[in-house]
Amino acid sequence: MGRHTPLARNPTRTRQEHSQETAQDYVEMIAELIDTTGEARVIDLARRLGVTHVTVSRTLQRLRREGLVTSLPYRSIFLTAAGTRLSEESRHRHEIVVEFLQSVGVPAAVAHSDAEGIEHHVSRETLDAFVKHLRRGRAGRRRPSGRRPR
Amino acid sequence: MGRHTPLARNPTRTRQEHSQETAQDYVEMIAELIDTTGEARVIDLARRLGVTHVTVSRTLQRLRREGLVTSLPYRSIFLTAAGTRLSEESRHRHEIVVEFLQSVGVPAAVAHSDAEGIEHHVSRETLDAFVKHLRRGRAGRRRPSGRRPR
DNA sequence: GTCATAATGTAGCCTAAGCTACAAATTGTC
DNA sequence: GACAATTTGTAGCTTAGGCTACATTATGAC
Repeated sequence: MGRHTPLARNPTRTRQEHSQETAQDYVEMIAELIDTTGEARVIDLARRLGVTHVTVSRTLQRLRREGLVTSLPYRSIFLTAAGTRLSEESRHRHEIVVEFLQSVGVPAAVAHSDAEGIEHHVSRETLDAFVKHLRRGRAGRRRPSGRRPR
Repeated sequence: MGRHTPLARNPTRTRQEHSQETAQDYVEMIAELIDTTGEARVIDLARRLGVTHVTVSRTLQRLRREGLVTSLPYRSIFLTAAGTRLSEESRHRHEIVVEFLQSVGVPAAVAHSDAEGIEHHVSRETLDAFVKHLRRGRAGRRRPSGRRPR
């Protein structure tokens, strides 16, 4: 469809997906920084992401344009309502993936690191399957067939 | 380290990773096309990837440069030894991820589709965990504790 | 063999996300 | 308050991967 529109004003599927992943990583990290240190600054994001402040600065321009963050020059960064929502969804998904990976025997450190990449490619259905699997595992291991240990 | 070298001739980590994913997708699909239809052509790749032939054409330039494929103008595409190796590794990894997802209850169609993205972010350790999980599952379900049904 | 159609290539444009180098603002120390 | 250090911004370059429009080569039908 879009392939034949004369305007071609929107980036194509793959590109969109990729920049959406970046957006999620950023808002997640901004939320975490605000939570743990009180504020999110360009330099902190740059250090955590392993890129220069220039890259962060330019990506923030895009996120501002897309209404996910707000910030004034030389001041710290805030999430909009939309940004907060996205960060919470991302965090939730991230935690499930990490927990799930550990539940199938992936070492904690690796689980955290792999989840970074995997979380962006887990569909609704797969996430549900992960949750169910976690419930099953916990139920079976910790409270066998409803008996409460006392 | 690399961040301070004067040359900066190599794309940075994230960029490298991403273009490596693309390379894997391409060689995997080229191998599959050769297997099933006898040859891999630009137009087939374009259709399967949902992009224009121009994008494929340019990506193939890169893969040629990187020594993964060979092709002459207006002729079909071949994998080099390195390309074949990469395609086999990718295929192997892909199959494990698909099987694993299904084993935890993800519907087949979703498993295939999600595996496309997930496979690129599964580390060696996580892949091992998946394999072990599959073995456990199969062993437990099909031949419980060593007894052979007869 | 000619000629239309299909496939491939090339030119040139765009965005995202890297970078270095340099400029400007803020912050912290004395 | 002045000044050095840190942080942020801007200019301008690169590559990857999208695109359209147009040119060229192969292929298939007659």
